[in-house]
Amino acid sequence: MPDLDAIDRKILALLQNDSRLTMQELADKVGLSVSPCHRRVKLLEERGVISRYIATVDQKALGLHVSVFISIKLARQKEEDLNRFARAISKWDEVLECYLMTGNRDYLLRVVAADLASYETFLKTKLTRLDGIASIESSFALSQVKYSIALPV
Amino acid sequence: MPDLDAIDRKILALLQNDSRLTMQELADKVGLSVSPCHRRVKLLEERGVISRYIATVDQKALGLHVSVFISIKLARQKEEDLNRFARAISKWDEVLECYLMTGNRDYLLRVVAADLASYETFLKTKLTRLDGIASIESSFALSQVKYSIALPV
DNA sequence: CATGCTTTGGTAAATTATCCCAATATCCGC
DNA sequence: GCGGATATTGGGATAATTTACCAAAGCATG
Repeated sequence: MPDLDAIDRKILALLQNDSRLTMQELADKVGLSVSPCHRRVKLLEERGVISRYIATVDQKALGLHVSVFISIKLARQKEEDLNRFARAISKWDEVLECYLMTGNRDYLLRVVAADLASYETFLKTKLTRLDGIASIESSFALSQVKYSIALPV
Repeated sequence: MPDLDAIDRKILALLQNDSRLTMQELADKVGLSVSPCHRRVKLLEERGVISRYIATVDQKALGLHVSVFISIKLARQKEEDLNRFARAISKWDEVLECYLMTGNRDYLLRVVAADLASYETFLKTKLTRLDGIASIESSFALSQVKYSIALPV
């Protein structure tokens, strides 16, 4: 995979913040004309550097006032157990992020819910019904100080 | 603010996954013609329900192989201390997420870096130089099991 | 200095977004 | 149920944007 030059990185930085820039605007900002700029963007898409284009939705506008981080310890950590857990997690829309962590081999989940009641429903009807979970610990976010999808380029 | 009906929610669900759908495609999927579909999208934008359109970039393609969760405890938790911390955090591109947490009033940060060396540089030249930090605890992510920006609608 | 390869820039065609207006549907009081 | 007011829809015309093509310019290599 060929490396990203300075212009590619500038394109990525700009599109990570606003993918609705027209090719003309983007080209102006990176100092190219439309044609080569367009070709670079297409190439970044084909190479998978740009993976998708999405709209971001305001969490409060949807009434999702609760953000929770959940630490989970499994009873066993065989590959099969990990895979089974990952498959279950992936199906649930409330779970926005899930990471396999170092240390005591826990998972860390970020979950959103409308309120504490619906979070409780999530716990009771989904998470705690999974087999093989040794412990669950919830930490609630009081506020989102920073949230960005833009990776440093 | 008027409520979101079923079609609005369908629009949001679709655009959260792919904002490059044409109005024609989007209209077909939600069962409207182009005009009212377009008007609904514009309204969702104006009301701030749709906040932005962005491109997502592949973390590995950028060589960012390290994801770290950092728990931070401040020496004092007066509003001024919290604000000062928030301002500093917000400037750093390595910090993708930062939450003020309940409990012992800690912050939880998600930070990305190219490797352990550059993570160490981030710690030494930025985070640990902040005043008023009582303790820092890093937990490393072995793998990203799930990562989504799409809120449940 | 010439050759081959890569990247660029401009133009034209195709696609898509956007706006306007008439028609339809929905809601409310009676 | 009925009539009127309001909100929503659908189609078509126009403007904006994307996309493909080709010639020209830059760049490294021998």
